[in-house]
This record gives sequence, C-alpha cells and structure tokens, in this order.
Amino acid sequence: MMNPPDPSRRKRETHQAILDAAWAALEAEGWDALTVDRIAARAGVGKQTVYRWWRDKADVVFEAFLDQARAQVPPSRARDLPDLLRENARNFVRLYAGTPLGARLRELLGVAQRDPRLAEAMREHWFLPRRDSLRRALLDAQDNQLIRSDVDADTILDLLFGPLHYRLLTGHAPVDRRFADSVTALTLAAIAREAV
Amino acid sequence: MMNPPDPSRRKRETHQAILDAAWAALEAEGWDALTVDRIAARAGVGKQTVYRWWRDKADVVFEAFLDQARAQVPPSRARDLPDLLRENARNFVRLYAGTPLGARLRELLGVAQRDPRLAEAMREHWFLPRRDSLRRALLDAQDNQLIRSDVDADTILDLLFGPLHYRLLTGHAPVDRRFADSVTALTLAAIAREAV
Amino acid sequence: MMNPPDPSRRKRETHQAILDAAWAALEAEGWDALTVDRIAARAGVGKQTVYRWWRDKADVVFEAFLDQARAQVPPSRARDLPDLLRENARNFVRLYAGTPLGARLRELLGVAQRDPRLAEAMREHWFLPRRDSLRRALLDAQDNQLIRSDVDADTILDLLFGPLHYRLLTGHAPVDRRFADSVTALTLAAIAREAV
Amino acid sequence: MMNPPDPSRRKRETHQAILDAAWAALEAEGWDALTVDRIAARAGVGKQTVYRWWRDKADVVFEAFLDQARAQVPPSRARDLPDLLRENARNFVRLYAGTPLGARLRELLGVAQRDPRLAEAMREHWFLPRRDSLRRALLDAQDNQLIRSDVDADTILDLLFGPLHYRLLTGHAPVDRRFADSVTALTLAAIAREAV
DNA sequence: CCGTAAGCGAGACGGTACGTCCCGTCTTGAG
DNA sequence: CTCAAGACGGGACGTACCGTCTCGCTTACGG
Repeated sequence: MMNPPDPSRRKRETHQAILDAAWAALEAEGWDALTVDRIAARAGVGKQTVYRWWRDKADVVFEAFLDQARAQVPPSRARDLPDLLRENARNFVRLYAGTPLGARLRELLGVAQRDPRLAEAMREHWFLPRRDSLRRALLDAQDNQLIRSDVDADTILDLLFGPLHYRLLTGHAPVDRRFADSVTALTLAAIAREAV
Repeated sequence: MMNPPDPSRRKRETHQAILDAAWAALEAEGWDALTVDRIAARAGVGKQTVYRWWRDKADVVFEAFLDQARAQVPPSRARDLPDLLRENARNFVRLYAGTPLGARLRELLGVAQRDPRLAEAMREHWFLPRRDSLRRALLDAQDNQLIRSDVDADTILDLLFGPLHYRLLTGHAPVDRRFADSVTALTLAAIAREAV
Repeated sequence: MMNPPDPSRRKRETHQAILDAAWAALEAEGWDALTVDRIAARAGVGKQTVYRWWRDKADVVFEAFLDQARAQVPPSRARDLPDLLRENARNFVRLYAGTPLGARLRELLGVAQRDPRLAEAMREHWFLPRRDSLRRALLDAQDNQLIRSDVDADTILDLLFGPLHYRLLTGHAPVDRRFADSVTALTLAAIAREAV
Repeated sequence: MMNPPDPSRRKRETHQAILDAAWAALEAEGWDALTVDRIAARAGVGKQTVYRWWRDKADVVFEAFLDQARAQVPPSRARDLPDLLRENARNFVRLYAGTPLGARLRELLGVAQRDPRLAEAMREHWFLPRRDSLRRALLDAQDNQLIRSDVDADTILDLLFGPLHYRLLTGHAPVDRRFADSVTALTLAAIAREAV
C-alpha cells in the first residue's frame, strides 16, 4: 500500500523536530501521556510524517531517547580494569538514578517486555554498544591473567550491570554511589585470580 | 461517589472466578490482548465487579499471577548457604525462563515501570517475600562468620538476583542453568571470607 | 421468584419517605439525574424496599408526582360551561407552565412514549380523571342544547386540552393566560349552537 | 481537547451510512434497544465518527428521522383553506398514527422533554417548517376576510395540530381520519367569520 | 413469651450503554 | 508532489445505572 519512503528526501529539520518534540513531551509528561498526535502537533508535522519514518510510538521514542542519551556520555578516564568498572557503575548511577533519562530508560525497557521489536532495538542500539568496550577490557584482562579466565566475560558484565538495573527496575533499595561501589568491589572480588 | 466496598461481603467464588479467568486469558493471549471486558465475560461477571475490587487490569493480573505462582514454589532441600543460593538461582531459571509464568513476570515488571502502584505491589508481595528467607540465611552466615560481614545482605541478594533478572528482561543472552550456576559461584566467591 | 408483598405490613412512613425523597430529588435535579439508588439513599431505605412496592423508577416517580399534584387542585368556582372551560385552561397554565410540576409532567409524558405501562398509568390516573368532570359538564350542556350535540365530548376536550399540551411539549410559543383564554374562546365558538 | 471538525472533509457516504443504519436499527428495534455502538457497527463505522458529527444518540436519530420523513410528504392538492387544513390533518393521521414514523416521532418528542437541545432542533427543523406554509395560508385568508382576523394564526394552528398530537402522545382515544375531520371541522367553525 | 417469617437497610452482583481516548491508516487541499 | 491537518475504522477504557440477589437485623404475630 505504502511505498518505502526515500530516505534521501527526508527533511533533516523535520526529523530532528519530531525527535525534539517527542523528547520534550516525554520529559514533561511521561510515556503514558505521550501520544503520536501530540508529538506531531508539537513538532508542527503531520501524523503521517511520523509514521512514514518510524513504525510506531515506541520506535520514535526510543530514537528520541538515544538522541538525548548520546550527549550524556562523558569520556572515560579509567586507567585499569577496576577503575573502568567503577567508572561505569558510577556513571550508571549518575545518569539514570533519579533522572528523567533513567525514568525513560525504565519505561522503555518496560514497554520492550511486550514489544519484541523494541526489545531487539534496545539490545542492539543500547545494551550491546555499552557492553562492548567493557567486554573488550575484560577479555584483555583475562588474556593478561589479571582476572580469572574461567568465567565468561558476558557473565561478568551481568554481574556488574545486573544488580544496577535490577534495583533501578524494582526500586526495592536506593541506586546510589555507595551501591555502585559495593557492586564493583564484589564483582572484582568475584573475578580476582585465585590466591595461589 | 463510590464508597469503598465491604470485603466481608465479597463473594468468594466470584473472586476466584475472576482470578482464574484473568490467568486463563493471560496465558492464552498475553497481556496486550487481555481486556477487562474479556476477563469479566469469561468469569461470567459484571465489569463493575472487577473494578470494585481491583483498580485496573494490572491489579487483577498481578493478583492472578501471585495466585498462580503460589502453587509453584517447591520446598527447599538446601542444607547450607551455597546450596540455598544455587537452589534459588536454579529455581528462578526453571520457573521463569521460557515459561508462561516468566513471560508474565516480565510483562508485569514492564508495566510496573509506568505504574507506581503496581511497582509497589510487586515489591511488597513478590520481591521482598522472596528475598526475606534468603536474607535471613545470609545474616545467619554472617553471624557465624561463614561469609564476609562487611557487605550488606541486600547487596548480596542483588548480586545473585540482579544478573538473572537483567538477562530475563534484556534477553541479550540465555537464562539457563549454566548461567544460574555461574552467577551463584561468582556470588559465593565475592562473599567468601577473605583468606586470613 | 418474589412473593407479592403484603401491603398490610408496609411501613407507612417508609412509603411516604420514598415518595418525598423521589420528589425532592426530582425537583432538585430532574428526571435524568434521578436514580433509584439516590432515592433510596435519600429516604434512608434499602433499594429493594423501593423495588418491592414499585415496578421501576417511572412507577415511583409518577406516584410521587401524583402525590404532589394532588395538593394543588383548587376548588372550582365555575358556574357555567364557559366559566368551567376557562377555569380549567387557566389552571393548566398556572400549574404547569414554567413550574417544576409542569417540567415533571413533560418529562413523565416523555418517558411514557417509550414505556407503555407508564403511559397506561398516566391515562388512568392523570388524564382521564381530569377529563371526567369536564366531560360530564359537556354532556349536560349537550343535553340541554346549550352547545352542539353532533360532536363527541371527547373531541371537544381534545380541542381544549390539545393545544395547551401541544405548546407545553413543543415549546414553540408561550403557554400563558392569554393563550388559555384564546383556546377557550375558540373552543366555545366551535361548539356554539349553529345560528338558527 | 477536541477541535470542532471540519464539515467540508466529512465523508458523504459515511454520513448517509450512519443515518441509514440508525433508521434501520430504529425501525427494527425501537429507541430503547438502539445503541450508538450498534449504529456504528451496522454502518461499518467507528463509534468516534458518530460522536464527531452528532452530539449523542438523540441527535443522530432525529436527523435519521428527518431524512426518512422528507421522502414521505405528498404534494398538496388543496385548493382552498378548508381543503388545506383537512389535507394536513389527514396526512398527519396517515403518516403518524400507527406507523413506525409516528412511533419515532412520539419517542423523539418524548426524549425532547428531557433534552433541550433536541427540543430546539425539533422545533426548528420539524414543527416550524410544517407550520409555516399553513400559517401563510391562514394569514392570506385573514387578509381576504375569509376567516376571523382577531385570532393569532399560530393559535389557530395549535387548535388544529394540538388535538392531533395530544391524542398521539396520550393515546386516550384513536387518532383516525374521523378524528382528523372532526378537528378540522371544529377549527373551521371556530374561525369562521362571525355572521354579520 | 418466644420462634419464625416478613419487612427492612445495606450494598454486592450480572449486565449493558455510555462517551472518551488513542492507535495506525487513509484522504484532502494548500503551497 | 509534498506534507500539515485531520477524518476514518477499530477497539479498550472506566463510569453510571438498572433491576436482582444476598446478608443480618428488627419487628410483629401466632402458637
């Protein structure tokens, strides 16, 4: 029915206006109060223009989220693995605990539980990229026998990020710097080379 | 306008019929296809009767979920802490990875990200009860100096459950028995008493 | 299912309290805002007690209406037929045009269009009684050759009451004393004995 | 929240489909069994589309009624005023007494008693148009001194239509051709020029 | 003078229509 | 020819009432 749109003809300002409108509305009202109608109206754009380039509300919102989050990553200053893990854990806390960005991350991950396409997009564009650099560092450390080699790097990443996300999503206890540091320390303890 | 209903006058069969209908419909169609109308119709009940006792769909469904999950907990055979942790991790995998129950848990936790009241209910009636017995065991072990005492028991629980839930929700890697055992082992390693 | 209730055990105050509550609520809010729940609550009575003695809302309300209207009929002072007709027309205007009673009469007659049982009740307990005394006077006048005898008395009554009700219900023009007198005069003209 | 819709963008077939569905359902089931959901479903239309263009059920149904009634008016053959009045009275009986159209007219007029906006619409689009041509004829006759000039034309119209509607709504006696002719004759008698 | 059956206040219940909201698709008219 | 504006089919929502039913309590009459 609908020919695939020609991306080269896409208007750059319109694209950004939609993302901005989506993020503004999202930040102001949260996921549930957000409607595609409102995004379009706020962006001064026809609804069809939104649906031409994104599949659905989740799709736009996730891109708007990425667009925002992109700006937030500070450059790493870590010099060794412990530093790096700690820095990542602390960044997580700083960026997502108690911030609009964190609230949106929670909402998006929530929606993804019932929306496989969003889930796939989040894995590919959010979780995996963030894990990749750390995974490389872990593999390096294993190669250099700085940490145990009998544990899958991905499992180690889960040991670090799992508790942080778990608390973020369940809210049973605060996600603060102290917690970040505890998790980092425990993870490091868990993967320390066995005493010889 | 509407006085709070009197729970003592609640019809017992009706209550159960609604939970059963909710669960049946949920299992058959999933969260999104589920409507309060259908729950009511399937239970042979007026829609208002649902809304009299539950605030919304999420509320009913969570109670139906609890009602189902209650039956599934096998008695523990664990004799020491490592056993207990491993048993819990394996139970998690068995009960929630790739089962309808797990799919519902994911959906509910997802919805809870945009529904603070459901979030609160899940904390109180789902997460905390499951953590409590383990927390007691951890505190015991700390008292008896079997594990490190300088780490908060809740943090240890997050180290165990965090990774499991994280994978369940993000789906970036399988949640299987191997993973359960890895996480258990790493957690135990992390909290082992320092070599003296 | 339900045995017919024993009227001798009916509580007199309760009966009146319900009628009063119905009328009070009706006067305050009009037919549509009126619910049996509210009548019962206002009367301090169980809903079932209402349904025990009346078939439905229309039934109660009509009795409440009759109960009110009963008090309003002034004694007739008319001495001849023209006087009597004029008095009736003027009473109609005074009692029903622009009064709560009139608004309720309109509403009830409106509801009766879709409720044959109410229609029947209104004919029997409202319209016919009011027509009867006038009909007798008309028949008398015909016997005494004061008016034409070749016209059905009921038709004459309709000639008098029809226009009044018609305006009351359609509201296309005011229902005032002037109109009442015009209709009376025209009716009298219509039934005057032919000039010999 | 909702801007007023732009009538020029209204889909013509949809409009008619809704009116047809409303009338069909109305004829088949009567006012009370009629629901907006069913109208929409039968018209193959979203419920919102109904509510976009009509305020409520009464609004749609009245337009559907007008749409039907429009087709039913036979051309007049009357040559003088008596003829014209008689023709109108007989048409009333033929079209509304004992016909679906009449039943709907009764129901609508009934509902209008509790719905001022419908009442206004009926006055403007139903009663007044039908009175206008007759009123003109009456004024003509008065100018030509064929009938009394001291009586308001509207009052004369009420004298003719009042009794017909009154019987239609109260049902205390048949609305038949005989009655139509009686009322016509009496009305003519009432407005005849005084014998000089 | 007591038991038993009815009336009663209270309100939960099955059922049904309402009118609103949003989704994602389709249509139109102005630039 | 594009695209803002928004009408459209579809469908869930949560509310309101209807008239029935169920629960204890209280009242009054008959054994």
